[in-house]
Amino acid sequence: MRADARRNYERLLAEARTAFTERGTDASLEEIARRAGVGIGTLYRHFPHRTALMSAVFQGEVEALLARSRELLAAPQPCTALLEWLRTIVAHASTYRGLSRALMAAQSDDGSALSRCSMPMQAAGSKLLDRAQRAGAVREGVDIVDLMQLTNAIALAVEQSPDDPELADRLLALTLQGLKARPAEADA
Amino acid sequence: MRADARRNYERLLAEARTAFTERGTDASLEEIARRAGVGIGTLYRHFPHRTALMSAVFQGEVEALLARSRELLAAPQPCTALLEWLRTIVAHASTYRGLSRALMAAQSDDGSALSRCSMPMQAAGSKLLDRAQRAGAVREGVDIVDLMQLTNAIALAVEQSPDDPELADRLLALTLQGLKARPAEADA
DNA sequence: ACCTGAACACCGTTCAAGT
DNA sequence: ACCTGAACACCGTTCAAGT
Repeated sequence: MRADARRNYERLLAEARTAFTERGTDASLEEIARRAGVGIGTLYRHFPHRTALMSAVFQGEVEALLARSRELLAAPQPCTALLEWLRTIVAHASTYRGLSRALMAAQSDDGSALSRCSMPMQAAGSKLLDRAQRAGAVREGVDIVDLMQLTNAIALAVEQSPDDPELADRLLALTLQGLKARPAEADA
Repeated sequence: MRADARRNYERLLAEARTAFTERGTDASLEEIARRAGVGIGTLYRHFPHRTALMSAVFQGEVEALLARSRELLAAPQPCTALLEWLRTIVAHASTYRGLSRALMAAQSDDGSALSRCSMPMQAAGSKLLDRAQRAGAVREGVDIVDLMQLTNAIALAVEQSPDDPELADRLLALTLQGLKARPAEADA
């Protein structure tokens, strides 16, 4: 890549990151280009779809998230560790309004740039889920894909209720603790 | 209201209903006005915000949903009835792409037209939840507001994955059955 | 090879002019 | 009292012209 092209790429990425943080992933592409000091055509050249821009931003953060998952895999309490991982995902998604929605949509669209980003995230979650199940803290028959979708859905609910900072914790607790008092028992 | 004004109101409402069904609640307001055979200004006169239009459409369906909740309140199995109610909500929301998102947002905005619509829905859910709790099928300490938010969040996830028709059932089951094998027990 | 920005299409919203 | 639709602002996307 030519030196000026690379510089433009980096500038666009940096401006996209701040714009997505401040205004959500629906932020105006024209404004991102303008703030990066390039023409709108240059933005489209480097990032043909909005999703391309989103996944480039997201990818820059996946490594840090994965590092956190490795820490949690060594934590003493498997179930608490899993909960903490889901909390991390929700907290991260809250930084980029609109990201969780895109991630949910990407899950049913293999091969998309965003779904490639979320694959290692899913693998990390899978390890934490497995460990909690082996420890007997979480019942069998729970699919990591479903759990991620539900987590993203919770992130979306949290996005929608900015004035209730504890909603995330309550909904995750609801998910994890479950509604049934005695899961094995038949309906009352 | 003048006769022609009322007719315009009804036409706009009918077109909004079909547009929201076909294209989601982000449907173009200009198109709705055009298909209703009125000027765009007339739409804004009758429905000052998009939310006004949405809640008018929604309100027209609340009665039928409430009737269903009364049926379920008489069903033999309290927990199954509650699950069925949540399923009904998700299924309805899936008919209007974008509605569940608006409902989640409305929950933290008392007094909005949409939140007035969802209050009786919440009351209906509360009765079903209470009954399941009194029967011992659902643990105490579950808030109906949280449960509704989670249900709307699930509806949103389902919206995002149109090619996985069973996702709703799986996520609702996940919510209801819960993750913990033995809820009362400490972490493993 | 890459960049620019005018051009086109589309939408939301307001408001002066009409009946 | 109500309706109309032009007008304005804004955004996404493409592409011919430039370097």
